[in-house]
Amino acid sequence: MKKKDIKILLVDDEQDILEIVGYNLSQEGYQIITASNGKEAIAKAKKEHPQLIIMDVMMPEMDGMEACENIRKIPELQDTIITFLTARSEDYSQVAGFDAGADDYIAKPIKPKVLVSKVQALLRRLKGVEGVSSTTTLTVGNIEINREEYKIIKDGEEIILPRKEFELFYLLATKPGKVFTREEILDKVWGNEVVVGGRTIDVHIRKLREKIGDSFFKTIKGVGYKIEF
Amino acid sequence: MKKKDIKILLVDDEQDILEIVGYNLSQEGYQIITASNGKEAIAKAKKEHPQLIIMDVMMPEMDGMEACENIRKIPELQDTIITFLTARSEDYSQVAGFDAGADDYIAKPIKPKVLVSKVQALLRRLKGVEGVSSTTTLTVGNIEINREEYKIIKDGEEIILPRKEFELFYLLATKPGKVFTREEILDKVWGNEVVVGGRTIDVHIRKLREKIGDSFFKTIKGVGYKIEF
DNA sequence: TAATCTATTAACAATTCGGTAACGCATTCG
DNA sequence: CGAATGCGTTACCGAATTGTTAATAGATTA
Repeated sequence: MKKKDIKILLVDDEQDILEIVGYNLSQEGYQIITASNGKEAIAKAKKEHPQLIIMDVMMPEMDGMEACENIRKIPELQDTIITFLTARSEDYSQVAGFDAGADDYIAKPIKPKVLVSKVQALLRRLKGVEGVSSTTTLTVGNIEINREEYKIIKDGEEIILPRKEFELFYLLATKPGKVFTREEILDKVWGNEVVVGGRTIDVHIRKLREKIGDSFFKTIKGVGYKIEF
Repeated sequence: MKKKDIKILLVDDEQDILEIVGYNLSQEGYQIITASNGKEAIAKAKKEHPQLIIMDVMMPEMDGMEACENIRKIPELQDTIITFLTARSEDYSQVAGFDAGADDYIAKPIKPKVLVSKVQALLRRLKGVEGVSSTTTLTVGNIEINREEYKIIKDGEEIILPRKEFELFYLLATKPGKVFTREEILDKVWGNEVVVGGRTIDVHIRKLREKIGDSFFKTIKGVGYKIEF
């Protein structure tokens, strides 16, 4: 989806905020829709189907929380990301919004750069529309890999892996059977600028074999490693 | 619990009120039971075990107050929420009703929208009603988190947490198992423009471990923290 | 205003992780 | 056959990360 196809609904009772935020986001190429209270927000959300809603918590008529709850009930808007704007002082509400169905919040005063990068981060979620599972858990064989929780579950047993080990395992697991060359592994797990010694990968593979099971890891001599279930 | 599993008992001697109120709530998906006086109300309450009772104060046979007191004595109905309907003029009864065991009151004349949102607010007290998110408590494992009072209840024991500690705990508890990176934590609990030293989070985690129990908090080195019940 | 409680920092301790070196073993190849 | 190559293994070190405590400034409450 292209930027110009993305609709963002801004909801705030202060015209200033709408203008500033709206300006910054439209500069970025997003389509901006505005509303000045909760009711209007719900109406426009229904009509326009925005991908993202940025909404002030405190508003006349109907506050952000309530509006959020209402919007969450609309089936067509299940995938809409809702973000609150909160004043710095009322900081408990930052966390408070989450079970009203909010995905995130942005604290006032709003810095345009922070806002834009936050919005982009939020919109990244839209790309993998396959649902949360594709980006958070991966199941191969009898092993479940949970990226969100940084652990793997093998035969019901939970194994917590250190970062590098986890990443290495995760990489191999993304394509079971595929042989990853050392070069590929270094590039993906270590990053292409880092230079590490020749035995580093081996050692990590060793640790994985130890923790997860020797049989899963195959060495293809002269080529690299692969995983098999 | 789903909306359609929620029973609401309406008690009023005026047929009109029963119809209007009943219609609006059933539109929302709730199951409606009606009664036209206090005695009938008690009988139906016993039989049907509604989660919420909305009752007129003024009624023939037995008035709302009395009925309320009676219902409060029934063990199975301890968790039932009782709300009075009162005419605006007789506001003394608003106060009076509370020590008869009422949880809230709704003033006449009744505006359907106000009523519905009030009912939803009341039902939030019931845990885990889908589509009516809880704004007051969150229960995970054997720990109940009460945001209104900034406290948690663990095994019946009440633990009061300072704001930051509470927010941090609450954040982790919104997604048990998920690893929150330090960045994420700073962003959500401290806000996106605040800069704090490197050991601040650790210290707060420490305090939580001390107060709530070491075992709940897991450190994923190089990644962040998570909570597990 | 005094007394208390919170949030944060600084300083230091403890731990863990990532990486390396050194060596062993097997296979390959000249 | 012996050297060369590539991988496996172990032990260990240094650095990065986290844990802990105490001190302090700021906020809150009595």
